[in-house]
Amino acid sequence: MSDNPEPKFHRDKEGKIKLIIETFVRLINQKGYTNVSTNLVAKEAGLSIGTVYNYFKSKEDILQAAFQGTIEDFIDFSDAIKILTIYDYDTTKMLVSKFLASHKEYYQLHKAQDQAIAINHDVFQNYQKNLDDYILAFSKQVQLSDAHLAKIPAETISKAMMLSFNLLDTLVHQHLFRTSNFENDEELIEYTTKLFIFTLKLYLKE
Amino acid sequence: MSDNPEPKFHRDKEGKIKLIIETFVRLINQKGYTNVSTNLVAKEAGLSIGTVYNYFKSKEDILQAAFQGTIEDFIDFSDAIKILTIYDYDTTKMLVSKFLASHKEYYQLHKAQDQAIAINHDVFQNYQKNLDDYILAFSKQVQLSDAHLAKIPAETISKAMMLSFNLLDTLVHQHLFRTSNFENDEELIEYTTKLFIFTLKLYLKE
Amino acid sequence: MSDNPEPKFHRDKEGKIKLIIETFVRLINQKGYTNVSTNLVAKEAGLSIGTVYNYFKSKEDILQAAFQGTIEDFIDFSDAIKILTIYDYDTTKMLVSKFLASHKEYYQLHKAQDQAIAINHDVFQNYQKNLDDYILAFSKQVQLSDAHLAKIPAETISKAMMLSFNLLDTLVHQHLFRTSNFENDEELIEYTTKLFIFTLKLYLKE
Amino acid sequence: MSDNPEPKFHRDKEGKIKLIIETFVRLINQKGYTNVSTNLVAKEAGLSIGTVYNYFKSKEDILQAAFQGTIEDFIDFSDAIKILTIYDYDTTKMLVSKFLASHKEYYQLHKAQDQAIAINHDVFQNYQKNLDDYILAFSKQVQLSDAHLAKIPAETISKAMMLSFNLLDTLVHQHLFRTSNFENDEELIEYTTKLFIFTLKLYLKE
DNA sequence: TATGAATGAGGTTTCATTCAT
DNA sequence: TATGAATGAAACCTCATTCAT
Repeated sequence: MSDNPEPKFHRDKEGKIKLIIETFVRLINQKGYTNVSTNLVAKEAGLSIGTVYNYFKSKEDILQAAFQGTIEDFIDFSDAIKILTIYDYDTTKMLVSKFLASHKEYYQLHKAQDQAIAINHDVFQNYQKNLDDYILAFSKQVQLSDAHLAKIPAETISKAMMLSFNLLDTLVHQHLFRTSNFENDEELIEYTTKLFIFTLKLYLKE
Repeated sequence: MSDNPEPKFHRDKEGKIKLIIETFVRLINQKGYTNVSTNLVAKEAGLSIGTVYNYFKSKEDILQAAFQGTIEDFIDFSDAIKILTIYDYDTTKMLVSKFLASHKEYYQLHKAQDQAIAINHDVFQNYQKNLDDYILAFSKQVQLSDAHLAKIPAETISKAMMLSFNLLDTLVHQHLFRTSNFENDEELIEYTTKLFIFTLKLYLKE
Repeated sequence: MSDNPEPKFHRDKEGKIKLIIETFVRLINQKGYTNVSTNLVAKEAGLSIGTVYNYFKSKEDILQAAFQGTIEDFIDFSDAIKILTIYDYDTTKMLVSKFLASHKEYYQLHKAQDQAIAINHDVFQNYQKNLDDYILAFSKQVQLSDAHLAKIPAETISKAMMLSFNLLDTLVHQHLFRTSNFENDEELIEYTTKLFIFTLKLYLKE
Repeated sequence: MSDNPEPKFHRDKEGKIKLIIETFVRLINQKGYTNVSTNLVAKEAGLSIGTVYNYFKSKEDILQAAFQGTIEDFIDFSDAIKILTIYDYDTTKMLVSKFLASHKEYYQLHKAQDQAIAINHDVFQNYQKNLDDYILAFSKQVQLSDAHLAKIPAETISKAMMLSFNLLDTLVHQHLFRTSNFENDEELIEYTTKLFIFTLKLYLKE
């Protein structure tokens, strides 16, 4: 712990903030949200509790901050278009696979998020708003790149994407954090892919 | 326990247990699980803290107890058969509607459950096991009543029911406790009904 | 526990008192004094807590009662005389052995006693007074039976007996309940026997 | 820890730890271990309960800490050698006197120790281990200083010292905390001195 | 800017005892 | 006499937050 070969951020504000958030998320994953105290975060991060409170004005603040980096690019345009126009099974499956893999890689963060939302729904508002904005912006971008999609009302595309994304999200959460009804990941992926496409068709084809 | 022939004197044991659970659930709904103390439960229920601990050996125990009443008969045989054999849309929709209505009526309990699972997954184990057992038993019963279903392997039916039920559950939870992407309940119900049937077909038709 | 083949005392006061004390002592041995509650005693004894408080007005009262039967005859006259007059090694050794064996057999009671004394010294007063009386009476009896001893002042004999008995008691307690410095019981017994005789000689021979 | 060159600001950490232990021991002496709450300790020490738990992670921890200061140098080499080689009565008596005096001076601590051992034997383990180590180390030192003793096996000396020390300890405890059979301290001291020497001879002379 | 000692309200739980039945 | 539901003070301990240094 003390011979951690990572004295990268010392004296720099950015690095400390990052360190606090990372430590916070890591500890939540290890011990559960309610068992992580700010004092512990400080200790594990090798900082004083005073320093933590210099950068974050409350525990909830750290939680909020921990959600910011969450929304990443998980799909590129060409894939999105293939999925939205021809409902390409393989591309969709790949998307679902990547999403699951990402959730597994950042298991801690997503689990912490799950807990945080249950405990403090307000914390979720920000995240959801960011997500809405992201998807709206993305769908607009997609429409600019494809003639067929351009004819569909923007809100329809946005709605379809939102629903299918939420479905994906909720099924993966269910699988990872609650109960899985599937034998293996492959089965989950296939099932989710089918429902994902089903959802898109439902909203885009009429 | 309820037909125990000894109402001799003591002031209504059953009623008190129920009162504690109800108070607990009500408060959780108002303030969130971690913000509800056992002392507050006692106070709000008009009981002493000692009495609460006479009936429940820990806070977690109250939570456990609150889950027991959760799994109720939400479907009858003839409906189940209609859904499983001819995938009847209206019957399924009615089922989904009833499920949503039930969740809204017992909004507090289900929200508490959502929170509790995120915080303490162990509490969930019991519930999930009960649910598994319930569905397995139900699927066996259904097979006894229908010649066509009798030919399908029991575990296939059970799996299909489990998946569709979990889908229903997860979509309703998402809608009520996280974010809704739907304009109104009707839209949610229709969407969920379609996915529900889609899931059943996926597993039963092959 | 319920099929205990011992419905001996039911309806009789004496039996219930005995049952309560025995249960109390047994539980103390199992869980330590501070971890035994009156409610638990009642439960384990198959009685209601109300009944326990009908017979004992407080927890301390039970403790007091538990000490009454403690002082037993652990030596007979002829042995005592052999020890007090010719300091017979083998007889003394036998006495020490018996004392140790008795402490091991009633380990629970003596351990409970040890704890009780540490926690509530008052409880000990009674016991010690009884012991003093017992030894005084015994030494008088002994003097009536032996011409040589009759010439020694009663209080000298009594003192010698008291000291050697306390030495025996304290060494056995040390061995059983604290730390033993001996390889085995035999070594303890021999050491104690020698000190016991040494003490007697010290006070009787001058 | 005490020569740590950082008296920069904070209000005397060392002093507070000492204060907590002293207060704890004083209160135990007045009211008995089980009747002393950590809150009371804090109040009486003029500290907040949080401060107490900053320095000790549990009530038992305070108890443990209170034992550390117990094993002190109660004998010097030249005295030890006089006692171990020529069984010098006066030197031994002085040792016993000093031991008794020390127990009387720190009456509270030793009484607390007595109680603590009876209630929680684990707490005692540490103390006993430290004592064993101390005596072993001491006996080795003694052998280095005396040609005669050097010829005796180290474990024989160690055993003899251990036994006689425990005898001393147990007799003084019996006298102070349980029942005294002695008219005055002088009588106890003489009796104990004789048994102490008797024990040493028993193990060293053969 | 960094520190970390100090705070104390509040959390969960226990248990000796009472008293209505 | 027997019951056992009810009591509630008090126990141990946590932790977000502050502020003097």
